[in-house]
Formats: sequence, structure tokens, C-alpha cells
Amino acid sequence: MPIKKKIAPAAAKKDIKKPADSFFDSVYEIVRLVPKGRVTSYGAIAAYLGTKLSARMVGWAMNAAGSADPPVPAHRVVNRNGMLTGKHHFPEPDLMEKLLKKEGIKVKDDTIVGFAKLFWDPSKELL
DNA sequence: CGCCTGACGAAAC
DNA sequence: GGTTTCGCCAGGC
Repeated sequence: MPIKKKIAPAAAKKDIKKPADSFFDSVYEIVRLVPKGRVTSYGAIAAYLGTKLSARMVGWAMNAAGSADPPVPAHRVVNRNGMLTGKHHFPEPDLMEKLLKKEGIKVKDDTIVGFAKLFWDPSKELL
């Protein structure tokens, strides 16, 4: 490995839209594949992508999800505890549980009720 | 080019 | 058993 890869070319881009070719896009796809009324965890997505060692990166990707097109249902992604940790990042803190409740998911105290039941594992269900 | 941050997770104390 | 800290990787400034 010749030292670092230096600055990225960033020239041969693809089309316009979707400037992120990184695993960010992969994360978006996974989240979009989550069935309605189901939820998944950052760790599950991370494990599917191979970055299980850093579930943080998944949450990071979601940060850009707000700019992703089509919009990613980030409200279906919660932490391993089933807690809506990312609700504070939504345009409206109540929007997240609001959407979840609308899909039939019960949210109590910022935590998904029956999370274990509603848990959707990409590497398992998406097999 | 380098340091800091960050929507988690698991180990340590 | 609860709380705290470290570790992970990648992006932003």
C-alpha cells in the first residue's frame, strides 16, 4: 500500500444526483428495503455491509439520508435497544414515532414496543 | 493533510 | 446490574 490514497479524484463523477457512491448508498437501500411496520438496527445494517465493527458509520450515513433521494425511512432504523435515538435529528422530534405509530408500531418512552418481534434483519430476511 | 466529530455497540469497572 | 469509557470508520472543516 503506497502510503495514502492522496486526495480523491472526485472528477469522474457519475451523473448528477447521488453524489455519494460510498456505502452510504448501500445503507439507504437497506433501509428502503425494510418492510412497512418493521424496524431494524444500525448494527444489523452495519453487519450486512461488513462494517459491523462500526455501527456508528451507519448512523452517519443516515445523517445524509435527509438529503438522499428518494428519502430514506430513517424512522425505521433504531439502535440495538430499540430506542429512537435518532429522533432528535429529524426535522421534528415527534415525526419519527409519529410515522412509526402510523405504520402500526407502538412507541413507548422513545422505545419501540415489541422491538424483538418487529426486528428486521437484512442478512436474514433479505437473504 | 491532519484533527475532531458522530443517529452505536460492547467491554470494562 | 448500572454506569462509564473505549473502539470502530469515514466524512467534514
